[in-house]
Amino acid sequence: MQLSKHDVVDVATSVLDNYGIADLSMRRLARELNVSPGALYWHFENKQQLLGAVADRILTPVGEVTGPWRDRIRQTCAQLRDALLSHTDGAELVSASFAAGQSEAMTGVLNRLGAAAGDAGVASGQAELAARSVIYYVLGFTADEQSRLQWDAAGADVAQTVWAEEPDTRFAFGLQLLIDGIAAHSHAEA
Amino acid sequence: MQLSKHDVVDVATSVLDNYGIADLSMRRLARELNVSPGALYWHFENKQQLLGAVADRILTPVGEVTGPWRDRIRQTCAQLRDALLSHTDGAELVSASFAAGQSEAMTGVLNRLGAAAGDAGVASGQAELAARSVIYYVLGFTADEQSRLQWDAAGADVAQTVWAEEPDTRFAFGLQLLIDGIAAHSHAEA
DNA sequence: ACCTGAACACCGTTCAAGT
DNA sequence: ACCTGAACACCGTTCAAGT
Repeated sequence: MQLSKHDVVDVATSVLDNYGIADLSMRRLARELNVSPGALYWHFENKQQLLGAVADRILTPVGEVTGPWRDRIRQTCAQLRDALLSHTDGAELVSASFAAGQSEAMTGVLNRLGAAAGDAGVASGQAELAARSVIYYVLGFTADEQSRLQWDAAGADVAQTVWAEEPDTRFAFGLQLLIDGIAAHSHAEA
Repeated sequence: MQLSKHDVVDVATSVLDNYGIADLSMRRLARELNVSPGALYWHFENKQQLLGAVADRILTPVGEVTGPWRDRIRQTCAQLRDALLSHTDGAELVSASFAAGQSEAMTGVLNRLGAAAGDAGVASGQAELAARSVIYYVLGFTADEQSRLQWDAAGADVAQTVWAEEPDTRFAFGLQLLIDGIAAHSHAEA
């Protein structure tokens, strides 16, 4: 049967979930698909592009939201974090794809957060900056959280009660700093 | 002559500066040091640990600062960003080392930012969270900035006037969001 | 159009054996 | 104590040649 982009991303995602990003190699993926490594390069220009497609797959649950700007930021970020935590090394993979400019889905998130900042009253030239700041936070926090989670899950159940109490609350706290900062920079408060 | 940790980190830093993080391999480094790859494993447990030592080298210019908490945060972050921009792929390397918990210097930065947040009036349990948020921002922003800078420097001088106007101002804006957020969370304002 | 086979130029890490 | 040599088990990418 012929290889389709969709199949490749499917299998890549399952390799990611079962073995992690370190084992998501072009060769390993090709083996899993029963094709030669070169076959992948007919469908994708390079590994970065393929990982970008996996990132967009991971981010499909992140959708449009409505309501006051604060709620839109909070919901979008919560959806983003949930999506990342739903796949092994999800935060690391999406971070890398975002940095490489290979994720269309992240561009969508960026635009929606920028629109929310705009509605908050932030000048249009600075709204994208505010949106980027929020994304840096979500990616940084979640990558950190996920590496601890995965480390703990791997048998090392050391003193996690001290650190891991209420990650949702911790996440919300840092996000609130940015939301308050955005509110402070409004020209006109809603 | 015998290999010392110091020599290894020296040469590793120069490989980083001249060829970038992708070319900073254990084998390449060993070749540059006229030693066999295995020799490096006498001095460092693994590549992560060696990169952590390079990260700490990069961060030596980031020192203690004094003054009101807002200035301390601003100065620490400015020093951090400057240090990262002084080495090819500096932000990416330090980001990875911080995430892996391999940089003592970043732990120092974290503690100093946490102390500043504490002085701002943030509850002690949340001060470290605030400090982490600031670090996620600086690392995210600077990695982004540096990848654009390096891409532009590599001949592609496309429309950078649109995006690259005043990166210092852009950096300060995002940081100000967090500082304002921290101020909003103070129990007692100074 | 889509894929194979084989090659090119690499990796990180380990470890017996040498000095 | 410190390092070599050689091996193990891999990488991403290219490209002539096949169907």
